[in-house]
Formats: sequence, C-alpha cells, structure tokens
Amino acid sequence: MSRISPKRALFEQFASVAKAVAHPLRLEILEQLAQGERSVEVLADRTRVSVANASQHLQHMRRAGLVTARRAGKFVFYRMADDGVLELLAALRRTAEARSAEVERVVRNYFHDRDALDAVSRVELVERLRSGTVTVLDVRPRDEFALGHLPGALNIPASELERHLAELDPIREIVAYCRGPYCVLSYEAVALLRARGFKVRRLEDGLPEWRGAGLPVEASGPP
Amino acid sequence: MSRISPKRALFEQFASVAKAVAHPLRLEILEQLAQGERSVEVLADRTRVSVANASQHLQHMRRAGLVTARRAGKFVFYRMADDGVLELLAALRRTAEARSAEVERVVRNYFHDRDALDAVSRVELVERLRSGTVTVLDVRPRDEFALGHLPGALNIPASELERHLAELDPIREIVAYCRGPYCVLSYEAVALLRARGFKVRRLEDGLPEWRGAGLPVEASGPP
DNA sequence: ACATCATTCAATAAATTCATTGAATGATGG
DNA sequence: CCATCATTCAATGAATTTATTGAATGATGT
Repeated sequence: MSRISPKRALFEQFASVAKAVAHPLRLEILEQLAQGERSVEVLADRTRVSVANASQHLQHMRRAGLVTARRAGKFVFYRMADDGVLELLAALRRTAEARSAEVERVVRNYFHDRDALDAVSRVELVERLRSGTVTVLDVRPRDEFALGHLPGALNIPASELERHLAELDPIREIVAYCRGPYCVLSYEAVALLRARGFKVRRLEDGLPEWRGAGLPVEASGPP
Repeated sequence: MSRISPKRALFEQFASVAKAVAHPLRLEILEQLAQGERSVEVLADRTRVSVANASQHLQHMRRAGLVTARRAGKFVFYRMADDGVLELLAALRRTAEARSAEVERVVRNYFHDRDALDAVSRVELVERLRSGTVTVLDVRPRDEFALGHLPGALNIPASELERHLAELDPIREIVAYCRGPYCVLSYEAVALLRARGFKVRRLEDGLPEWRGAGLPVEASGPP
C-alpha cells in the first residue's frame, strides 16, 4: 500500500553510512586504511581480531561505499574510497571531542599530559620545511612509511627509537608525526626524546590529514 | 586483568556518537531540531511516531551529547547542542551522496527532475539581497518561520501556497527555501510556482546552513 | 488535594548486529 | 592436478537495538 516516502528513503541511506562507522573496530580499521591500502590479514593483525571478523567488517564498509577492494593474486587489498571519508571521520572526532566529557578525560590522561601540547600546525611545518630548519621524524612502522610519508622525513619506528637516537641531530629541532591526531606513537616519541634532551614537538595531526590537505607526499614504493 | 587501551576507549566514544546518528528517525528529528527547539510532542507529531518512541530516541541523542533538553512548565524542549552537529550531518550527507548510487537515484527521481536544479547559492543570494532584486520566500510551516528566518523573507507554507499566490509579485524573481538541502517543500513550491508562470529558483540549502554560515537571521519570537 | 497533560520509565517481544566456528572459494606454485 | 594460502561464506548463539504497551513521574490549574 503506502510506499516509503522519498525523504525516509534518503535518511535511511544516510543512516546506513553512519552505521558503517558506528563500530570501534571499523574506526580502527579506517585509521589504518587512512595510511594506505592494506590486505585483510594485515588489518586483522594490526587490530588484533580474527581474519574472518575483519573480513566481515570490511565488507560491511564496502557495501556502504566507504572502502574499495582490489584483488592482487591471493591477496585482497582494501583502501579508503576517497578523501570524503576522511572528512566524515574528522567531523565525527570533532563532534565527539566537543560533546563528550569522557573523550576529553581520556585525551587529557593519555595524550596531552605527556606533552606540552604545543603541537605544530601543518602550515607552520610547511614554512619550516621551506627554510630547512627542522628534521621531520616519522615514527610509524616501516611499511606504513614506505607507502607514503612527508617529503624528506626520516623514519624511525617508535618501538626502535631508543636504539637509534644516534641518527638524530641533537641540534636541529625535530617535528614528529604518525597516523593522525589520536595516534599515540608520536606522543610517546616526543616524551622519550624530550627526556633525552632533544628539542622536539608533535605535528598536530598525521599523514592522512597532510595528504588530504593536498600537500606533497613521498613514497618509497613497496619493497 | 587487561585494561582497555586508551585508543580503543577513544574509538568507542567516536563510535557512540556515530551510533547516535545511525538511525533514520533520529536523522529526521535532527533535521527538525536544526530549525530550532521543539517539544517532544511536536517532534513526535512531525515525524509520525509515538511520543514514547520519540522520547527514547531523544534521550539516546542526549546521552551522546548531540542535543540538550530544557524544561519549561509541562513541556521539555530539545535543541541541537551546537553547530558542530550540523557539520557532522553535512559530512554524512556528502559521504552518502558521493558513495551511494542509491542516494543519487532517489535524489534524481524525487528532487532534481522537478526542477532545472539551478539552485541559488548562499553567496549569490546575499548579493541579490543587497541589491534588493528578489523576493525571498520561506515555505516552511508558520511556527518554524517564527523561530527564525532569512531577513525580509515572506512566509507562505507550502501547503497554503496555491491559495496565496496573490501575495506574490509576478514581476520580481523569487528565491524559495525551506529546511535544508533535502527538504521537499522548496522543490514542490518551485514546481508549483513555475507552472503558474512565476520566475522562481530554489536556495541550494536551507535555514540551518544559512545560520551556520554566520549570516543574519530574523526571528518573530514565539506568538 | 485533584484532575489533567507532557514526558519518562519499565517491561516485553521482534529485529538486528556481532564474534566465532568450520567449511567453501579462488588463486598460486609445484 | 594437488597442496597451500588468503579470503569469503554460512550457520550459530550471544548481545544489542528497537517499537510498543501501559504505568509512573512531575508540573499545572482548579
């Protein structure tokens, strides 16, 4: 009898996109995909869930159009559909940040207190890069670095940082970055390096935002 | 034993915000609230659901911090927490629009075909208002108009438009607007008025976006 | 105090989402 | 063609979400 109203049909579509990002694991997977494409196994590994489970979540997001899949031999590589998804995630973060005291509490306890929270903005870093007065330090794992990184960045994964301090010039100021605004790696790196007397600050967000802003990215290509 | 990781805790917060917008009815309620504050009964009425049901959805969104409630006598008025929520909704729309063929189909069938889709942008309308060469027509219900509308706008609800054509100057160009980019009212109004020989176009989106852009809004106050 | 009205709460049943398990598919390399 | 490996599928049960119903709460006006 009564057909569904066009307005309701639209809202249903919008809701299904929202549902696709309404699960903590899917958000974590998306943070990974924001760095570059990834196979199902790698994603399952990084997020510490079973392969079957990761696969299901990935398909959920594929149905919603948030990610796309590409088959290469035995592997299926997923990637973020486009930068619009990054914007949606950023809007989600901002809303959560502004509205939930819980988010602030977590952020304060685990992130900001480790740091003087004087992060470097993208535009400031662009300036400093032009004048060549900073070392840019990428503290993500090597494979993520290989898929794309800030121009001229040095890659020392956070887990190996302590053993590779010799590679850093103790005079030049360092700017560290990682996956995004809520990635712990760069916070940890800053804390460690400051304790060793280095002059170091964090980039306010990570590689995906840098790329999303249309700034240049270097890639080493797959090894 | 193992505490929840801070990263997971954050993603859980983000996901709960996403969940709060992941239901078609809640999105419809939010579209209403974008116009201004509303009592539970009015919202239930507009969205054609039971009062208890509307109340539950409202509380869900209140817990997520998307809306706030204010008691006035017997009534409880809900309102959107702030403009950040509008941004989240806009990002959701854009993502859905870009990624789902279904959205495009619905939009094309029910909206664009009725219209030459040459909508007027906000900046263009600001220009035209300055030079005083257009009549701005608000086709939303009277109560929504009373809560806030574009400066100098004329209010003729879409349902009464046919009976009030005499109030419109047949010479001047008309720009019609309503609740937002997916509100049918202005599409219907444009179709009706064009059929009657008026020169009329739609504003690309509605009052909430106008207000969100920091442009001036007139209010009649409650009657 | 009492009746009324808007809203919320509590309980229930139906529907949906989720993680897990083990089997099926599809490509690769001997 | 067979064995292997990455991924997907299908089936299950547990957990969560949702709409409905009727009762409880809280404010108002008589």
